[in-house]
Amino acid sequence: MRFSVQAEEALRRGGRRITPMRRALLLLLEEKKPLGPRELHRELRRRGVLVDRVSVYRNVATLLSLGLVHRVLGSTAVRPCAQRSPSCHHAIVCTSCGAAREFRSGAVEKALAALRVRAPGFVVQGHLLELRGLCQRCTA
Amino acid sequence: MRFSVQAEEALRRGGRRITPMRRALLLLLEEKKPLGPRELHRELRRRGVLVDRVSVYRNVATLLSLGLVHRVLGSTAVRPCAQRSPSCHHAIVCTSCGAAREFRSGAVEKALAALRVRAPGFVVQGHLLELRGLCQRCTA
DNA sequence: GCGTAGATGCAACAGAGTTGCATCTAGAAA
DNA sequence: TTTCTAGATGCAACTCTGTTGCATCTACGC
Ligand SMILES: [Mn+2]
Ligand SMILES: [Mn+2]
Ligand SMILES: [Zn+2]
Ligand SMILES: [Zn+2]
Repeated sequence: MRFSVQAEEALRRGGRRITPMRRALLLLLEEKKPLGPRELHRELRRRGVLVDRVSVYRNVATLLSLGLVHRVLGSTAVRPCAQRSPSCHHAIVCTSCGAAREFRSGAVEKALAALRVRAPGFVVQGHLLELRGLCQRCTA
Repeated sequence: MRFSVQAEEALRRGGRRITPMRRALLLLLEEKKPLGPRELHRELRRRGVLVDRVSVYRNVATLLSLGLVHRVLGSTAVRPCAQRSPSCHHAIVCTSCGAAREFRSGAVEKALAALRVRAPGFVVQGHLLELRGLCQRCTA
């Protein structure tokens, strides 16, 4: 199902409202490239949605708190969460154009689960993992 | 070998100088807890090293560019690089006290290498991986 | 249509990091 | 030891990002 539709449902379920700005924001996020609050703000204005910076920040925070988007590691950009299931999933981000894509890998999950057991003096709770690479467009 | 000694050698090799502030900075970094530029600045001042914020920023940048420290994911804090070899190594960070430790895992390296092959439309170049957990002190 | 919880706009603020430039000094060479 | 200079530091001003408080507005359930 389309991200923006799912997201609107989740917002409703969470007692939040569907406003024109939120609709526009969700559509923007649906595109392949993760954007940070400032970029989202600029893009929205460019598209005629004359919204305040502060509101963009607040809406990004809302989407993050509902788990509808994830932050790209090492930046403030956010990307839609594709896998609605609560299971483990990771992303690969294009180092050239910034495009991101979520994926799952049993092998990686297994390796990380194994680490969880024989950790070097630590009790493992979780992890951050993100791949870097070149998307199809940027490879060609 | 001690981190600060290795680091001084690397600085010399890179044509950089060993200043009182750099010595103090390297000693600070040697402690288990990663700190960001502002925290490093505060700590240095507390210890009587009356240095300017800007210089701390510049020195952190220098150490990063020489690969002597790594940033903790999702923060500006840096931690010493323990494995001087160019091989793959990762860190685990205590969610309670912030202590960090580098480690290696053949299993994880293998799983990531495998991913590299059958990536979903991407040409994989690298990855970011960091574990989160509780260190020995914080577990007890 | 109402009423209200939730959303937005506006203005002021806070914090992190950067830049330019003058001055200083670590370390090498004489 | 003295001299020289590339590299390091201090200082001040600035930019950029994100936050807070409060008044106003509106989505949406009734
Ligand atoms: Mn996800
Ligand atoms: Mn390292
Ligand atoms: Zn790309
Ligand atoms: Zn700890």
